[in-house]
Amino acid sequence: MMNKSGTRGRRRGRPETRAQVLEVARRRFLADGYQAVTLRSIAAEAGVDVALISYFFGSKKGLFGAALALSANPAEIFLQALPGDPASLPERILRALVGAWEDPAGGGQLRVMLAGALSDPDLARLLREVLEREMIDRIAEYLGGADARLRAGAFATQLAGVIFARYLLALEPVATMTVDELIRYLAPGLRAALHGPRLNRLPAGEVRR
Amino acid sequence: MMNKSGTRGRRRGRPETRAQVLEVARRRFLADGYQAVTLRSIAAEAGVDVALISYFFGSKKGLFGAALALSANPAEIFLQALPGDPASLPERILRALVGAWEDPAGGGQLRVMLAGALSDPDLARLLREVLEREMIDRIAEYLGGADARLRAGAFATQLAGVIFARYLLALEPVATMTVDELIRYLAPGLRAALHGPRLNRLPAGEVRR
DNA sequence: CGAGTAATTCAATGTCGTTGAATTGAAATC
DNA sequence: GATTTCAATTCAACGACATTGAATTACTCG
Repeated sequence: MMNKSGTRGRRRGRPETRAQVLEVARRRFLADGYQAVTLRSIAAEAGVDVALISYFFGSKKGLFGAALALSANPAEIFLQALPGDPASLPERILRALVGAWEDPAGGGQLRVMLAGALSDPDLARLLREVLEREMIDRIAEYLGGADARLRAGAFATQLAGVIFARYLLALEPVATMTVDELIRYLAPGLRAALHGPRLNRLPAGEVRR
Repeated sequence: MMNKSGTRGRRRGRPETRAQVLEVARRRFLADGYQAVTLRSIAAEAGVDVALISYFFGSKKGLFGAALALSANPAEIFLQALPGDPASLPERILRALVGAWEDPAGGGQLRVMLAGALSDPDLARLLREVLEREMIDRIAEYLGGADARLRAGAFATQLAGVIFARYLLALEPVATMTVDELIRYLAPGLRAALHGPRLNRLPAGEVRR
């Protein structure tokens, strides 16, 4: 980096500029989010003209996609928390979830990925497919039984609620609860989802499928 | 509207321009989302100069907040479902939630509003404050008791999960479940949140505060 | 009537992402 | 080895954006 000496044209040797831009972009996007980061600031930090980024990646969205494609580590966390006693699965998963999101190293990745995915339909579809395949299906497989997928869905819905309320929205009091408080107040609901609805609680006219 | 005749200065009569701008802004924001809508387009549609909007509302965020304040308040839906038998509160609230989001008239509006709010930190803060004040505090007040706010938080978290999984992400199987299925599989967890953790379920080393 | 204030437009500013042209180096072709 | 071709790079400009300051007109209160 630190070229930008005003000299036009191609640089000497084989250029690694593209990779440098990508690395700067990835760090900045994960640190400050998509909107807040400007192409010009990335270009300046990478010692490069702004136009070069458009030349390489076509657009700001293209750069964002390329930067995220580098290290996309989706919900692998859940798989590691899955094996073990089903009774303590809510606690294990909640701890894994909080640990992943509050890890200083990779925590911001998830937030930025989600925020970006919600604004772009294509990214949203991609994320949805990953979550269904890697999370819901695995949980359903772990649970077993007739309505395993529905129970897994209810389970995942509550986890999504934690992510949404605590990390995306920072809603109080969820945002500042300790992990133990989270477990104490949310684990019962998660357990209820795992067990599924009781048969004698069916609403009138409903048939168990 | 339809002034913009080039004549400077105040208009004749008592001006209702502010309300018109607000109405246009609300419709456009709900239709296309925060990012996509430009102040200039709102100004043009309202027959007004762009600068007038900044004069009235300070900034684009201010306009969004003002438009949001008079829009169909999502928290108001919960308030209407709140009074009644506590045992059936989860069912009432789930029906109200689904009804509000799947109402053809105002259905996608809430979604766009949320997506817009999540992309900008200031807008997210605005939404957060509304939800805390209008939703969590009301539920806590309804519940009563020592840890009412924590239980309300757990309750709201699960509702946030429904919104996130079913409407924002369209995650299967939650997205295509019927209302009755949603109730059957999620109401137990919501009831558990309302009741709070059982005392004999405290993790080792934990003390009830 | 006169002073103050509210509403309104105009013009300017600075930032943003993107585009086209010019320049330079490297690789391919003859 | 010279020439053509292509990739990388900067520069300059464009149009759109939100915001701000100044000018202009109308209303309100004494």
